[in-house]
Amino acid sequence: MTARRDHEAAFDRVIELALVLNEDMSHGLGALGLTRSRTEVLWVLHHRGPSTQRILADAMGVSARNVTGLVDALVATGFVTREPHPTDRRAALVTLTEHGERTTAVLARDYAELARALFADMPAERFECFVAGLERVLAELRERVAAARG
Amino acid sequence: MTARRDHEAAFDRVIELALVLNEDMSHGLGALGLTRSRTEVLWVLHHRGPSTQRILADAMGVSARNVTGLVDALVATGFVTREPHPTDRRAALVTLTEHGERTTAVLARDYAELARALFADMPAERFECFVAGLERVLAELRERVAAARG
DNA sequence: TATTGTTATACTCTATAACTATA
DNA sequence: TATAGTTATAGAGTATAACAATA
Repeated sequence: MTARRDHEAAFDRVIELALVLNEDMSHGLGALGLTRSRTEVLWVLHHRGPSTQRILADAMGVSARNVTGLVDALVATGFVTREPHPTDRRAALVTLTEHGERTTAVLARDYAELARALFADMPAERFECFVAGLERVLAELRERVAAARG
Repeated sequence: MTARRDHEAAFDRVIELALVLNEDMSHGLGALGLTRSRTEVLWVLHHRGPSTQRILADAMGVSARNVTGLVDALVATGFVTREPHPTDRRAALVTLTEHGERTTAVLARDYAELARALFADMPAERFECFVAGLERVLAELRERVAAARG
């Protein structure tokens, strides 16, 4: 059955896509003095503004302890500040520094640029078809993950 | 410009695909008593047969020290054996145990089954178009990674 | 001399559990 | 009583450097 082999070959490509994408992104981060996890913290702050560590932990799906360590590292390297929360004295408020803001701006710009590089030259018809297939595959995978968790 | 926003939205999906795929695969591995890195070792052995640690390190793009630790763990959990190399007394030969063979067989089957689940219901036309788009995106990303390394 | 793999050391990400301070 | 965050402890992956045994 050729279809079966085609399906596996296509899946190989999907896996490779995930790997290559990961490698490409990690590369740029190293140059900025960041790791993937620390960047995720910055990304949440970029989108949601100053946040408590609890919010960061929930947004990232990670333990509170883990966030403590990530924020420690980001404070030490000047990307964020950790300050007392103005109204809840148990909580800390994590805020991007100016350096952090500049960095997330660069990340956002690079992200948009990569999206453009990947798709700008693609004929509209193929682009739409690709996105449709992507949605389909994503939906299937999301369902599997949800089932595994539920 | 709507195209620009569409490109970013599509790229968002690609990123999500990588994340969800990662999560789905990691889930099953935990149940088998494996991690991603250890599974990668098994996968190389499955495809290339008994191998020295040097070969494993090169195939995985990882340090020799790292492979020592991964193989230690896989030996301790009964997936592989580490034996003296028959002709080169410096080297160790890593081989799948019967348990390791059964495990890689299961992984291969699950892999094929997931590929089927993702694509079997997709109309041939859309499938082809999706694969074409995928190849395009992959080619672009491979080039970027190669450029970053070179 | 070059290569294989190990020991030594260190950093990052991650988790759970116990604890403090506050709500 | 419940929540926010830290300290304590542990395990996994990763790297470089120094070293042993062998090629």
